[in-house]
Amino acid sequence: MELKETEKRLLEAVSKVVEEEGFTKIGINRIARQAQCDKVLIYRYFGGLDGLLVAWAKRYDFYSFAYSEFSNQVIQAKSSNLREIIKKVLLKQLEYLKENQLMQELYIWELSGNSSFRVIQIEREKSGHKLQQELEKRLNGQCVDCKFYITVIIAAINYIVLFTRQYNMFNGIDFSQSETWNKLEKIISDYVDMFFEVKSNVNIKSNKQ
Amino acid sequence: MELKETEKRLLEAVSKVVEEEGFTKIGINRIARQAQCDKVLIYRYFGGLDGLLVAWAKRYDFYSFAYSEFSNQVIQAKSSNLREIIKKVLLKQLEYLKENQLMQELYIWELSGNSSFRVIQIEREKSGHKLQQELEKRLNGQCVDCKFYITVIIAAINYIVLFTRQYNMFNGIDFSQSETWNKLEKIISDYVDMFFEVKSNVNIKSNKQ
DNA sequence: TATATTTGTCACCAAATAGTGACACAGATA
DNA sequence: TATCTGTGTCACTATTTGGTGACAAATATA
Repeated sequence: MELKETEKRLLEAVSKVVEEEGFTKIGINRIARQAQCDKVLIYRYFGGLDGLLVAWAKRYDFYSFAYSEFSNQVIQAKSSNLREIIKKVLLKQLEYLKENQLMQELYIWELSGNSSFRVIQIEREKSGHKLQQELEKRLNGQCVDCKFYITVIIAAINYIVLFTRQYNMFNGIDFSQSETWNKLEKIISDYVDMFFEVKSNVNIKSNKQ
Repeated sequence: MELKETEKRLLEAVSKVVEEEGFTKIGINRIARQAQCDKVLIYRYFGGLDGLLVAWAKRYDFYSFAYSEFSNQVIQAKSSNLREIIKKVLLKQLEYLKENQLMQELYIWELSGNSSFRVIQIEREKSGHKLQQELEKRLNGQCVDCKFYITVIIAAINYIVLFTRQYNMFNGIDFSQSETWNKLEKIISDYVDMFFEVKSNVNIKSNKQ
């Protein structure tokens, strides 16, 4: 189904307001002003602010987009070197989030517990779960706790990006320097190597590689 | 200098509003209502909302409190088993943040980029840096990248706690179950073991232990 | 042609927001 | 006694917020 001109304008207005003022400032009036249309149309077309936000998140669909990109990498790649795939996926997540300001706002919004996003969260979780399952299939029980190890890294990536968006220093480290980010990538890569080696040594003695 | 009765009431009102409604709802009127005093007193005593918030954060001083507790553990402990100290510090951070709802709100507030908290952030960073330096002194160049490895774990802890405050599932893992948290503790502990072993093997061949 | 329905404009509401000026009353100081 | 200063109350502004009902024009349908 095609979107009306005004609906598109409203959805774009959401992006603009979020980009310019952050998610805290979001409101019916503010968005209507940005879209240069009457706020009553938000109620008519989307049933209110919550409906508009859900429609917005679904349309731009950051979550699925991000995860599907990762999934593709996982699925396409030959299962030969799973370790490298995981590294790629994690570093891609870092790069993607770091560059995508709108997605950062969305993540913080999500953390702040806005009720509108419960619905979105379920969708997001599905995408995430699909990726996890795909990974697990490949791992084939090799690395039982992989899921956890990876999740910890993803959480770290998210937090560091969100935090350093506002502040240069985190935990005594200066993230305003690009070398720090290179270092971080190396650390992530190292961590993957570590749990891969430790775990695979324990669980399957010797591997093909 | 002693605090006036009304000033105390105002500071406590901030805590209550944050606890009950989260940081997004904070405002002059809302706080004055909670403290049952006139909002004009906020302007008189603190120069406005920002001043009040800064005073609040300084008084309750979560950051320094948390970090000083950690520092004490690091300083008191004999340097014999540094690895265990780091584990303790990290697990303590997890436990502390998980239990302290007010601190969670503060962290999210911080992430959201409220301008009032730039000042606080500098104080916080000092405490964090002190701990890092203490650690580095003990490490004595043994583990060059320790700082980074630890920072990644801390970031992960923060994100997971903040996220699961709102949602049960993160990345396909169900954090509503207490076993999951036990597992997480184990994973963190494992990670510390990993980078300790890998790094110390590389950098100093054989260790006392 | 006549009748609905969609699409949008406008005026209004009650409530909440941040912020200010005036004033009343206390206790301390001259 | 008279004055000054800290403390608090009250009333008022202007703006913004979310939300609703009435109405005009355009479009589609009969």
